[in-house]
Amino acid sequence: MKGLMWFRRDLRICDNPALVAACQECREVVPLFVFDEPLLRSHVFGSACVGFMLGCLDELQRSLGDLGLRLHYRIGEQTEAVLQAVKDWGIDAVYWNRDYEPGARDRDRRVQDRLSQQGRTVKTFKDHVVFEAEEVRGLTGEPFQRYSAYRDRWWNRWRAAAPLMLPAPKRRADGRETQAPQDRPSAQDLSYERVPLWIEPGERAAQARLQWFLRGPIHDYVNGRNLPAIDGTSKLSPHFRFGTLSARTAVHAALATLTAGGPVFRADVFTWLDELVWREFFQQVLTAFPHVAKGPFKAKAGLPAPRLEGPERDRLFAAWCEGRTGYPIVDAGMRQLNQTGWMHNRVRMVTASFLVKDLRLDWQSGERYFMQHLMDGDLAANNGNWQWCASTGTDAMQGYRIFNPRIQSEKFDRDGDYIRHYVPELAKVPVQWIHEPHLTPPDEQEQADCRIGIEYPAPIVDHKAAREEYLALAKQKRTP
DNA sequence: TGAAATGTTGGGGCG
DNA sequence: ACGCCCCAACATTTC
Repeated sequence: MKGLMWFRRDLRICDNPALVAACQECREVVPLFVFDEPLLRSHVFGSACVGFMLGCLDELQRSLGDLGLRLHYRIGEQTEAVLQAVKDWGIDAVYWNRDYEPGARDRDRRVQDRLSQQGRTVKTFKDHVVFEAEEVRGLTGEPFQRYSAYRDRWWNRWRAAAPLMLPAPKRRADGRETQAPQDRPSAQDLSYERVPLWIEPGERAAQARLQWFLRGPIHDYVNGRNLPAIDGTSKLSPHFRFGTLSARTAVHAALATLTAGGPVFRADVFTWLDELVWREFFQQVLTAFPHVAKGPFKAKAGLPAPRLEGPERDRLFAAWCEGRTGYPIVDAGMRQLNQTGWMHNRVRMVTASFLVKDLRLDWQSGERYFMQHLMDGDLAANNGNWQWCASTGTDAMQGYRIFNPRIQSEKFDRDGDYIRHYVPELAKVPVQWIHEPHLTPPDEQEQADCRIGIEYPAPIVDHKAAREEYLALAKQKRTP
């Protein structure tokens, strides 16, 4: 039997269910990756994301080569490209790991239907999550809408039957390794820029980063994860996005640290695991409520409408995108995103809250901008977190969560190290003024080479006034 | 994984 | 010794 292994967001050899099955069941296995031309042309993702993906593919090609398999590339609309490849190569069975985004599910259903009509076998596998949506349900069988209930049930499932990890497939005797690997398209071929990658791509780098994280930072995660100036988080998000690391592997490895001896702090380890469960929660929300991809989880009465469209709106949005709002922690975050394709999670919340609550722009513009600039841009997680910040999501505390950028800054970047790194014009501003540089006395502004309104902007909105306006409008809408 | 306003308590200074 | 005020620290409520 001749099998096709269709790689999508599972760019790894280890613990890959579809790949293992294909290798076990087929005499010959052809691995395929399709560059989704319509999707790439739409520029939903940015150069950092595409560059990361290309790096992952290069390593996948090498490691498949070591197994005696040759990775093939096609460019085009995915459905047609896969069907054409199946026809060209005389494939009997097609293997892939499931994707839960609404668009991907429609596409996969089409591919599956067409292949079935042709009498070919299709086998799909759970891989991107530890538990799929249907596996974590309440007693009524309904999907959870509250994280806390979901988390409790998730851990019950884990204790009852933790999914096992699979070994990497054995080296094959197909003899394909003698063939030269197929050239892949470059970033330029796909009309993306080649940009420096601030997180190393590939399965090997993912494993190394995981091991590094589990030996060190995870044991001070409760505090360390909130400090954007230090390397205190796993930074594994792009790897989970592209499947260079499986969530199963990560959970097993983190739990193993609890029994491995050495300095171990349960609360820290479980706080990190909680983040993985959040990720699964948002996957579940997207699966069970696919409309969230297009709009609010709940059509909320009681939340102020975004500001009207127009030049004023465009000016505020551009200032947010480019990191010149006059709020240092917001600007540092946006510049980190623009420069590196990644933003610290604490700062993601601060910048998102600022867009929605202070500037009162629509959260979906922010969601789109993050997707275009994050190398870990993942529909489910990004959408879920934006809805959380915009108070349109599953969270109970509707509307009242408004971050104060100064307090967040003082609490989590006390010395201003993070701010100074990404907003260099503030480098010489004394720590006393670093969180509110517009209050710096004029002579100290001169000394620090940072004149407000010249080298660094004054705040584009007044937080206190914006907060009060937001709450007043919310109250007005709630009690008409 | 919010922040501000409001309420409560207890210690210290002071007359 | 006592009442009074102030304020910090903490808890609760409200937006």
